[in-house]
Amino acid sequence: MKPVTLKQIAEILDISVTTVSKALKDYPDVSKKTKGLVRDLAQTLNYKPNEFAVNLRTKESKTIGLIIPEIVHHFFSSVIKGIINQAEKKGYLVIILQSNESYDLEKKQLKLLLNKRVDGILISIANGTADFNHLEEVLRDGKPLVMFDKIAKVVNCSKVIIDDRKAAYNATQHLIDTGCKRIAHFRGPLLPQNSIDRFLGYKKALLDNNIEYDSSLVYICECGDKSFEEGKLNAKKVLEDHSDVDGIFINTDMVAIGAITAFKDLGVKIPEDISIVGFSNWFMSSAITPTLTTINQPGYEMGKKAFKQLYKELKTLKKEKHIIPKIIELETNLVERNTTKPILKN
Amino acid sequence: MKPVTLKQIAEILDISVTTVSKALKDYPDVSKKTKGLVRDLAQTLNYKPNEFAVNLRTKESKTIGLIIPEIVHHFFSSVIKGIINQAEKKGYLVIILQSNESYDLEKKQLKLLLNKRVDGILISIANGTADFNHLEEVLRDGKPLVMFDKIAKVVNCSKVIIDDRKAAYNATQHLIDTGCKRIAHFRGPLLPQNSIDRFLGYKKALLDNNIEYDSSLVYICECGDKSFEEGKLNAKKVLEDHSDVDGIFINTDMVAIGAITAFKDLGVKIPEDISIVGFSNWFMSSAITPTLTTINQPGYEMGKKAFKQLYKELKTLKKEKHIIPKIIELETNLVERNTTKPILKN
DNA sequence: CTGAAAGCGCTTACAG
DNA sequence: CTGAAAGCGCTTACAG
Repeated sequence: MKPVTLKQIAEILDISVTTVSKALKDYPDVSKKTKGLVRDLAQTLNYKPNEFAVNLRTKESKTIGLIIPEIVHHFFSSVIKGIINQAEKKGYLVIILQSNESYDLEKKQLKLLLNKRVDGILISIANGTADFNHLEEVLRDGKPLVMFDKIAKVVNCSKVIIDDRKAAYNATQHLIDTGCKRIAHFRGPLLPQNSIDRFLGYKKALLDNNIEYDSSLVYICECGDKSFEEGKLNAKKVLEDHSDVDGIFINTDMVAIGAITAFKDLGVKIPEDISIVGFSNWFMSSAITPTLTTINQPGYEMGKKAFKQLYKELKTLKKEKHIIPKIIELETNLVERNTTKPILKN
Repeated sequence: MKPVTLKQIAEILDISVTTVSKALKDYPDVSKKTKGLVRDLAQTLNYKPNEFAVNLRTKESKTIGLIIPEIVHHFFSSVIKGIINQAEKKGYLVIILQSNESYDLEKKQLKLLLNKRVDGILISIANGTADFNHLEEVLRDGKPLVMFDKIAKVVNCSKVIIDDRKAAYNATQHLIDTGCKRIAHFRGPLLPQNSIDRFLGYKKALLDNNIEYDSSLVYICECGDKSFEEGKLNAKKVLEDHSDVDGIFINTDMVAIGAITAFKDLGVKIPEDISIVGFSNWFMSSAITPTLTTINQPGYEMGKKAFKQLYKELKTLKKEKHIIPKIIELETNLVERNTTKPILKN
């Protein structure tokens, strides 16, 4: 019941703890015979090195921390999967915390992880986060920090992102190319960089096509638990406010699916009356009727890349070298489905 | 850059390490003055106790391990959320691993966690797991183990479950009560206990209502990434094989939604031609048209209860008392929506 | 109220 | 090829 220690093995074999330790780690300066003896006994006794002692000596825990705004979310859970799969391959374990989009919680959790002495931190910041001192703190602690998806531009660490502005531009351009003239936008909250960038991409596409930007066509969604309901609600509002709208670029697929549901109930034909482009390529977007045209956002890939970058920095740090922050941008692409019309020939 | 230690604080204040340690932990036998001095300095130096050393002394890591078959899954991600929220409240951190429904991976990961010396383990076992020695090993190690949702009956540990058989019975009974006479079942894989239990509940409901059980009406789904597609496929098969089927009880909502999609494409009217009851009450089931009648399976609650039980056992163990395994059964309920007809009056 | 000392279980530089 | 010793940074029983 009580765990076996090196000392016990040493006593049984009547050799030193040093030799046992070396034998188990296959040091070249231990005889084959001794190694065999030690290994066999370790096996029979089911010896497991005490990680706490190892950590204390080596000053690393082979554990990283991950803070994410919301776990029950298809995009984020894909990212998590990418991270832990990759981490496991490299011998790292991942502690996961959920900030619930709250700045206070995020701050507290970051402290928790730092106290726990994880080797590095992966984070996607909360919508509520506008002050970044807690993130700088990680860097001051000398720990690698990699942000992904929801990042803070001003923090000088590595980041794995997509070009939200470009993706949104393409989404909007697609609506224009398929004949839409009066295009609304359901955007995300005001603070997070990606909902700002998606909004700016939308706006730029309009301007580049000589379509006047009308702020009354922009609707805000919190994009929390209620995304689906918000989509329904905003869909109804658009119809009331602007009977001439013929296309909508929507911040996330979940909201888009809410909107589609409402439009179907109200007898609005998609894409004939109103075309819709979503964002994220959640698998339900190919399941709903009509299937949703959307921007494919590679979650699993993003998680994988984020861990890989953190791992690189972990190794750089071990060599006592300086970390040079890197911005990694993943490609997105438009997936054409049935909520938009075919592209007009000209 | 290098972390501050108790020793450094002691040297600066010219007192002993012992006193510093005690002052920080608010021992009653340290003078107020000393306490103040120590705390202030600790604060300015941004002292953080070295958890590795603390772990080594206290023999606990305040960390638990969680193994789950699949993270990108609404039910499981809800469970995770319940677990980590509850754990955080009690000062525990959670390391999450994904078994990918593979026995080999699950076994390897369990070993990993045991080596890491987590204080306890929470697990939902893989579909591929038929041998339970790796689970017994946890118990032999003297570590608390709590299983949830997908459990192994023979392992003598605490379990948090729902009564799958009863829930499936109720689902099937509802189909019968709403007038269905020829009821098919899309079941899960052969091995896991819950898909067996759901099947048995289905069968029993038929028998209790004097409806003959016909094995050709039972279709198997892997219920992995392809659930949605499997639902579509099986829906088509049912129509080909049995034109007289008027109701289907389906193992999971995702598969059910696939089936609904296929039926709509094929012009089958739901619930007029075929009624459907799903399982899990995934939020999409209230978003799809028609909204899906289903069994509500409380994921978040299950996670919360599972951690609470583990926490209790952790405390029991600290008191050197023996753990008495407990089976905790959560209530499920049928959520009536539009894929079933109103209940017949008689 | 304060502190010297032992010890948690390992690793590794050093001596022989 | 083997081992004594120091040390990682803390906690706690014990002495004064």
